[in-house]
Amino acid sequence: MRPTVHDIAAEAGVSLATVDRVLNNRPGVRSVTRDKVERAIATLGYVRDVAAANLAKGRSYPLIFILPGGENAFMRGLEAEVRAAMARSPAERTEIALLCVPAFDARALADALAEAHRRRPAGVAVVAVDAPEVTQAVKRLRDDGIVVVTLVSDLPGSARDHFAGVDNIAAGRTAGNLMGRFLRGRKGPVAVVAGSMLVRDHRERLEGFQAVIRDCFRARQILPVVEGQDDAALVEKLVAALLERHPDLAGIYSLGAGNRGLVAALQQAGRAEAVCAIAHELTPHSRAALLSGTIDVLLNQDAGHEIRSAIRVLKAKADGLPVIEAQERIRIDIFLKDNLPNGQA
Amino acid sequence: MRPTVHDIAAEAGVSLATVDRVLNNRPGVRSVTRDKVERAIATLGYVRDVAAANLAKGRSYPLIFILPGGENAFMRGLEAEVRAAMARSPAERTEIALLCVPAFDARALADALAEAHRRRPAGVAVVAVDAPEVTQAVKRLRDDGIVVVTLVSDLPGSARDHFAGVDNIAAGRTAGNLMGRFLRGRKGPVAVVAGSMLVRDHRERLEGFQAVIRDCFRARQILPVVEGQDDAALVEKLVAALLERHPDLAGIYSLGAGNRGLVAALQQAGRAEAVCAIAHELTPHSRAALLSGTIDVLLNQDAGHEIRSAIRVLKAKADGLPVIEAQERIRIDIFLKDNLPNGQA
DNA sequence: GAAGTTTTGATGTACGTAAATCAAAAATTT
DNA sequence: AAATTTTTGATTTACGTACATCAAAACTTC
Repeated sequence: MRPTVHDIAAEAGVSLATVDRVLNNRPGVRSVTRDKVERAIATLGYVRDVAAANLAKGRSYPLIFILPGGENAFMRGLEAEVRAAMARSPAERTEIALLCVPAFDARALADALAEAHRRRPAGVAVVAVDAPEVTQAVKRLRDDGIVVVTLVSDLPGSARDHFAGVDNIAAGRTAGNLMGRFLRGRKGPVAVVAGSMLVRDHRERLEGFQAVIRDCFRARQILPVVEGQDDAALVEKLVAALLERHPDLAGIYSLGAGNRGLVAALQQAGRAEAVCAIAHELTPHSRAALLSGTIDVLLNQDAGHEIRSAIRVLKAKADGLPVIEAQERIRIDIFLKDNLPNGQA
Repeated sequence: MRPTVHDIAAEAGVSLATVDRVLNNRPGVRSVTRDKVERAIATLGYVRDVAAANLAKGRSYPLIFILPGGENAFMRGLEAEVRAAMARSPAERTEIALLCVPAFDARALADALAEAHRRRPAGVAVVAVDAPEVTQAVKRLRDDGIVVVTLVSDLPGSARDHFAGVDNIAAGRTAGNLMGRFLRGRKGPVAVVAGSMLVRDHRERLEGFQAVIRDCFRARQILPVVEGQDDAALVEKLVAALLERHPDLAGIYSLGAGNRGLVAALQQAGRAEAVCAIAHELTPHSRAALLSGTIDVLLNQDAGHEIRSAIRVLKAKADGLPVIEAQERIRIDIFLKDNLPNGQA
């Protein structure tokens, strides 16, 4: 049987109350006594029963999620996962609130963070926009002991406790590597369509993609990046223009959202087969495009995993517990039409 | 506040004892009364506090993991993850035992399952060998209410409760798709090296690979599969022979273990660059080979995720609880040298 | 060594559920 | 309607921890 506080009290030759004082570092214990107890804990290998402790404490975890609004299918998928987590709340002792803010708007995001601060939750998860006012708002949360996890797009150099998202430089590199190999022997430049250079994840994907093409596929020209604001209509216009201007375009890397526009433009121009398209995020539309061959590869981050991971980390950090790093690493899914999962999205 | 059994008793106008009888379907409740209670549960949205219930029950989960022995690096990785789970046991209320059996030996595996049966655990996780005596042994476990999860290699048509592993047909198809695209414009046949056709996962990978090459890359010849028994020395001999016999060999798909042999043979023959190699499982050796360019793509299943998933499912099924399917889907990692995770393996 | 302060012990209640016991009430059978 | 069986209620203990209270003991300090 695993040892309990009673066993420790016996082993250390002190009372239960003293063990309790040590465990919850309450005042009024001489350091000699504290040592005795800590030695007993070590020799017996005592681990606090978190479930029992939470039960006794009646602990719950008020959490706030802040996501960009708009029609971005991936973000709406994230939102759906947050709502699924809300439904599980009673079983997980969480109380989750959801805030939506305009996309790519640092000011609005900072305001939302301030609002979150006012509500004094145990933790906040936020899809970050990389801007000083956001960094500062995060710092203020941390200063009040509120755990902050960035989601999807990170805010390095800020005080955030954890990033729940993929390595976007690696994602960009992966896209570059696959694009380079798939186009072996074919001529023509490749284009990059981003959402906005204001968010870190897009900047990092671009950086990784460019680095690999530059270093490993030197002959391949990369056209200047175009920004589609994650908006399908705008993306369609931009891609159509690209296709017209570059009849020899060999590939397109779409590293943001709005892929409906990408697909529409490619099909409109009758270049769906000819142009190698690599895009991000599995949505109903992108899935269909992958299956039809318009999109060749989809890089994806599993929204469900990200949300569940964020919640696990928020709860653990709120309790000052360690997290299993390997378990919380969000992986880059690479989907070809052959390894698409059946379910959702 | 979330409702408790007391609230249900009040709402239903019955006593606590009756609520308890309904909740834990103990006998001695008229169906009218049972209905009243169930309606109260529904209207209040009561969810059992699993933590409190487990605490009260003093529940623990004795589990047995059965893995193949030998030097297979992936299996040793699995074992390491099982040991890591053992270390977490006190916090997770599990009591995990580990049994190792000779690889590809159905008789030995059936015996191990019988031994596991004798120990009467709550659940068993097993890397299956596809044979009738194994299927029967699994059935006997199930008949005694012991949960069975297959790990890595499945046993469909058996009574197992769940499979914790990747879709191996999809994995094979993915390898085929990538191989076909990477070799575009290059001539020459491709070879397949398996471990043994006795295990389902290898058969399925082969099937998927062949199907894609046959359907999408018709011109590409596939050489007859060779079986390396997941043994590096044997694999090296076989691959060396293949390379000698086929100077124009364009690619090799290694769908089993023993990749040290594959890499050695390729490098020995000076064909590391020329031949496109796709292999399975991230190990220190295969990682090095990927980084050096000898291996072009690694398909991987995360051993840590598989073990943790198996444990979650075993516990849930042992309690008759539902599992979050999407969370338990083990994904096929596709690693290029650009998206290798830093950590372990 | 008396007064004061700090440290420790003893004890009880609470969290939400499980499980058991015994008595009381209701339904069923005779 | 009495006897029997089934169903229900009331109450208690337990799980492992948190937290509070009050008294007793051990240290300081003068």
